[in-house]
Amino acid sequence: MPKQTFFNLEPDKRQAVIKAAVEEFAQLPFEQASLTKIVEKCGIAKGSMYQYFEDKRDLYLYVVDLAYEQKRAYVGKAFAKGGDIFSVLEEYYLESYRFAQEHPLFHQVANKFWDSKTEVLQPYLEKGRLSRAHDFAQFLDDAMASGEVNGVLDPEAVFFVYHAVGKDLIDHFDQGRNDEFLKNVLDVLRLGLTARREEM
Amino acid sequence: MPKQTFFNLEPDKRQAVIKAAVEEFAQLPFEQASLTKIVEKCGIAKGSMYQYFEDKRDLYLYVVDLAYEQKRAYVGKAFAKGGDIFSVLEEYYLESYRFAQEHPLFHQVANKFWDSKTEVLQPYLEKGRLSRAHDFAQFLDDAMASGEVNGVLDPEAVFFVYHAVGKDLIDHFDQGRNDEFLKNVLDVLRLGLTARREEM
DNA sequence: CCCAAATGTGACTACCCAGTCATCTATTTG
DNA sequence: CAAATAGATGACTGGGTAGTCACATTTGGG
Repeated sequence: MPKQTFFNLEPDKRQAVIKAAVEEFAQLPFEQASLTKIVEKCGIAKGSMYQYFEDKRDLYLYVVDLAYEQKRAYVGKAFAKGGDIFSVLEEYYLESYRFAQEHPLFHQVANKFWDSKTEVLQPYLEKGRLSRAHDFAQFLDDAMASGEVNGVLDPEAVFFVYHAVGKDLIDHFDQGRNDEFLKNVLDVLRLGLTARREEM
Repeated sequence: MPKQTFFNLEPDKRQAVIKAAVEEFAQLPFEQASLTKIVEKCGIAKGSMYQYFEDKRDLYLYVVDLAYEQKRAYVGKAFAKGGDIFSVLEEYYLESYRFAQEHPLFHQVANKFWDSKTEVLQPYLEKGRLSRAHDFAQFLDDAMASGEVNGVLDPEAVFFVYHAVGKDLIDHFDQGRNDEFLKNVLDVLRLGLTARREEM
């Protein structure tokens, strides 16, 4: 958490710090991002940064939080709409895709977070993973109970597959995948590879 | 490519260099791995390393190649056995899993390679990705032509899903996922989420 | 045995980094 | 107005890195 001093700053200055930090952390993962470059970019002294934040990690987690706040505000609608599990998931990934296009920097910050390899960030990664797994498990249980989802599948394996594909999809949003491709990927997950003899 | 000098080395010394490099690159991604630590670990002078290799990247790519050579030798059997696409894939991931357990260092080196973010490695990553995509495409085309795989699916999307899940599976081999879980994940991909009304 | 070529060496360069702290400046308060 | 508090500063510390190079040592051929 930033120190009070940071919130006492004139908004312009505060925004300049945030902007520089977001740009740096969008470009490089935590380990390679440079605090020195951030302070140079926003024109404050190195020491000042330590009046505002405890350390590099503190600044980083604040910026990641900001990025996720933006994303939640954007993507939350998908779950609100309701419908069957497949339309909710499709809506969710479509919203994520649009978010990545409209707010590429926040998207990159949020997404790079999950690639962090540093020891100091592992507890935060673990916390995030667990909370997501929990949300999805709830969602999936309901869909299995209602017969929407094939009951012979292992819920943990389903989560694993969705997590892996979702992460990779979102990773590649930068590189011009379009809505059509997204739908095709979701079709693969929905239908499975085995040819179906039944009507659809 | 290593310089000739490297191959002129007494095998013991050469192996010591390889061992130290494999250990370092198994632990840390290219960007964070330290050449200095490698030379300290194997007890040669910093300058000697530059008699053997062009630079850090040269050493790294050599080690990654070694790791993949080991893996190919281990996993190649899966494709040789033949059978339908699902049994080949299952065999492939089972072999990968066993490889990860028996040769954890090589496994980690090979796998971390795909996380590399540095500019200097991008061409090599791209080359690797394309060659894998090509192999899989061939394989998938055949399975679609023969009706094994649902023909309504987009082959590119199928590759995308398998690539994402395969990468994540292999990532988590370290953390005690067992054969049973692997089969459950492959079931999700094979059957899809939608409940099936047909006989199986 | 000698000399030239090949190989080994580690101190050194030039760079990067996060974080500190004594000192300066501005603002607030009594 | 003065004292006290809060904020700003950037040179500095101590650490890390990849890569270099003048010199030392080993080796093999004549």
